[in-house]
Amino acid sequence: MENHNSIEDNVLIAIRQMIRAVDLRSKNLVQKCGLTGPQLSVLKELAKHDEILVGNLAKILNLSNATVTGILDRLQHKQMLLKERSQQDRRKTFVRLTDLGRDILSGAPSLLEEQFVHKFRKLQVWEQNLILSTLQRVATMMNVKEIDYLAAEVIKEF
Amino acid sequence: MENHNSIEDNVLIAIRQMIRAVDLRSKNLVQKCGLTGPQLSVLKELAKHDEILVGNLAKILNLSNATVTGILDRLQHKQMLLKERSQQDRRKTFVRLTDLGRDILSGAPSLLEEQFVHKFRKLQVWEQNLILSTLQRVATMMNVKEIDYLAAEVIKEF
DNA sequence: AAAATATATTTCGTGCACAAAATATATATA
DNA sequence: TATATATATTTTGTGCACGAAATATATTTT
Repeated sequence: MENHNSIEDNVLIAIRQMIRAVDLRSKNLVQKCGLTGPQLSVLKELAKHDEILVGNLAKILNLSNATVTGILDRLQHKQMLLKERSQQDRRKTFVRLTDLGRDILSGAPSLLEEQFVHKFRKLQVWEQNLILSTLQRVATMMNVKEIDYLAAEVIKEF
Repeated sequence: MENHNSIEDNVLIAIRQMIRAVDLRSKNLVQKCGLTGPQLSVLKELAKHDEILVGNLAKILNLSNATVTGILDRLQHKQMLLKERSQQDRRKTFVRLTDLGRDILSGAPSLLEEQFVHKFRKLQVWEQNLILSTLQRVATMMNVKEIDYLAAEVIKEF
């Protein structure tokens, strides 16, 4: 009946709290702009490219193709993007933002809670960097393959 | 077309990597012991109590009642727990582990990757604590309500 | 006692997230 | 040319995760 949490248990608890915060933010975004967190991430990435392949998008965002396909379907349904089969290689599908997508994106709030961003920006730069490097270190220790992504790899697909 | 990520963007990327690692671990656990991460968390918590209310379980695990109900359904289907309506107050439902549930739990692997645990344990204690406190700090900054849970609150329900 | 309010849980609907299988196409090999 | 292999995407099936609504019960107020 004792509640003896090891330090690793507490690490996991803290990570779970972050996961929950990201999820709650995503649900909150739906109220604010009609887009979920993952949808907003996809739009943001699309805005960086004139057009991009589904698979490259998945690599950049560190998500499976299946997941990205689902998100793209919902965004396409909302008229925020277009999909177009490549003429050269009909296995490939290019995705591009519509003007509507670009408009909505420009008015959309930040993926992180404003409150977090505000608190974070008040920290000293060295402290911000210490936090970032600790998070990156933990992520790496958790055996997450680095986002094995180079701009060159994507660009050569065009 | 530039790839200018702010430090906050990178914070979010690191958090996403952790989220993904936790999810992949969960899927890996299914192969190893037939239980997902959330299911294992629930079993672990159940093992700490003779019996516990659904709602208290949700509070401790920082999940919604709806989510916990789903997990409990799947575990009950696997014969790992029992649910019983309280006689005093028939709105309340007590949950308790079966012997099977306790057995499976005792043979189950850690929620965190063995590799992570191994690397983490090799660190100096002060370093472990620094990592933990940074994670907790970020979680707090992300406006996650602390697990507003006191043992007394649960015990008084009995 | 009846109505209003509060509490506990479940159901419903939506959206990720994945692996594995299916589909479609392209390229290399026989 | 036919067959095998590789590549790109979508479909299918499972399991979280949530809020809102529904259900059931208990308690308080009128």
